[in-house]
Amino acid sequence: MSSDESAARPRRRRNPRGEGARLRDELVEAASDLIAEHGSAEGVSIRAVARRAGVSAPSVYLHFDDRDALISAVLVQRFADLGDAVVEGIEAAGGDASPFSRLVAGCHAYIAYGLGNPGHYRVLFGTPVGPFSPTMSSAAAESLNLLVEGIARCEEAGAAIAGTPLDVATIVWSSLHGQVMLRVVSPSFPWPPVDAMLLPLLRGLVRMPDVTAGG
Amino acid sequence: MSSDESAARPRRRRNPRGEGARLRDELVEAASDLIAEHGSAEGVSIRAVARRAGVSAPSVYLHFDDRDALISAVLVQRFADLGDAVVEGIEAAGGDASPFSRLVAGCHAYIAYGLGNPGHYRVLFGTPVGPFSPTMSSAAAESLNLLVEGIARCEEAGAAIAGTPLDVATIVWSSLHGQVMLRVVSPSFPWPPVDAMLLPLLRGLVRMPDVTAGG
DNA sequence: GTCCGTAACTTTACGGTCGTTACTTTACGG
DNA sequence: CCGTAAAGTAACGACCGTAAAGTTACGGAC
Repeated sequence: MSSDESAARPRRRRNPRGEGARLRDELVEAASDLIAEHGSAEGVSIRAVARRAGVSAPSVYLHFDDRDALISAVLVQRFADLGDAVVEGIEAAGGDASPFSRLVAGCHAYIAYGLGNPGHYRVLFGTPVGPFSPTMSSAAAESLNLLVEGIARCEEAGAAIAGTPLDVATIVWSSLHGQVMLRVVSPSFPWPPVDAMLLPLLRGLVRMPDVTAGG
Repeated sequence: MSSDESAARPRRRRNPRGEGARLRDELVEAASDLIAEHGSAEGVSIRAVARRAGVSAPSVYLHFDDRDALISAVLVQRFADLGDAVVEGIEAAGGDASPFSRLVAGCHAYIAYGLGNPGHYRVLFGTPVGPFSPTMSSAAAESLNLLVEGIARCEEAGAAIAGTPLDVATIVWSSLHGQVMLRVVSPSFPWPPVDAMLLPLLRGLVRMPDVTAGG
């Protein structure tokens, strides 16, 4: 009753020949779901993933060398998701929006991803096997570059920033991260609306020229 | 050889009568060390704590109801440490320092605690059993209040802030937290010095009147 | 000094989970 | 009909939390 690996799911159908690799995707999805539910990679066991996928535990080894390889495969996907979400958020602001508006939109999308996928977000940036391990660095660096570019555009448009665009982007990124993590971990805190925190932050760090007064 | 709980330590001396509660402190210290080394509360087992303390695993139950009670006891202590560190940082700035300088000093001390005790810091604010659980809320709220007061003092001294002191304190706290967590998790990132991130942040959010020009 | 109650621990054990390896079975497709 | 891809079964050693019962030795009473 308890150590029976086939207890949880209806015992999935075997893949046709040549399609065996489909199990790989199903395992990644199952692992991803478990990480999201658990909010952490520790405690997401190979056996639990296999149960979720309706498969025996050793079958995981047909597609992944070990547990770490499975977890890493999930993180690579979710990192790409985060990058895509930020890009979509910026594009949704419209190409004719001001650089500052596009910056706000990108930051907003970042926070929204984190709050909408708290379990994944925590694992993405909360473990030492994090974004700047060799396997993850490209996706993370890409997201940060979006931020650097967004700030540089504001500077080109006349904004005063305190440091290089990379320095300011690092400050902003840290702040976004802190806000997401704390909101996720401590939802009972009386948080102000996201905008009430995001706009003062960005206005303080990226000071656009005031168009309503001569400057 | 493997399931022998007494392998790791020299088998501590029994406490004298009436001093049995001393084991409690030793267990908390051992658990605290393990959490710091592991950087997480999961994976810090009762058995490992008992080994570290030179004691059998069931002895833990003489002083703690279960594993959670032991972990909580550690977190309560470390939360108090963090609060003390911030207070000391502020006081070290001197009573005649400007409100802004004292604010900077407090934030600096907060970051320094996190960077100096990465394993503990991650557990303090990185788990859902976090600062705003009933047992922890007082210590965490106290630290946040220090920040609110520091910002209010700056406002009284003429600073312009974007929102209520509590709102701004929440922004600052989130940013400090994000910076600590990211620095701890991704030490290989080319981080600017702490001051290069902290000062632009605080100057952007708490705009002191410029004493070098007429206002 | 010796005795003994009891505080301070230990030993043992149960039932469970885990990662992983070695080997075996099933069933698709040529 | 049979080779082989796609799985499954069984098992190893390790670790876990915790309950139950046993043991050791301190310190006060006589």
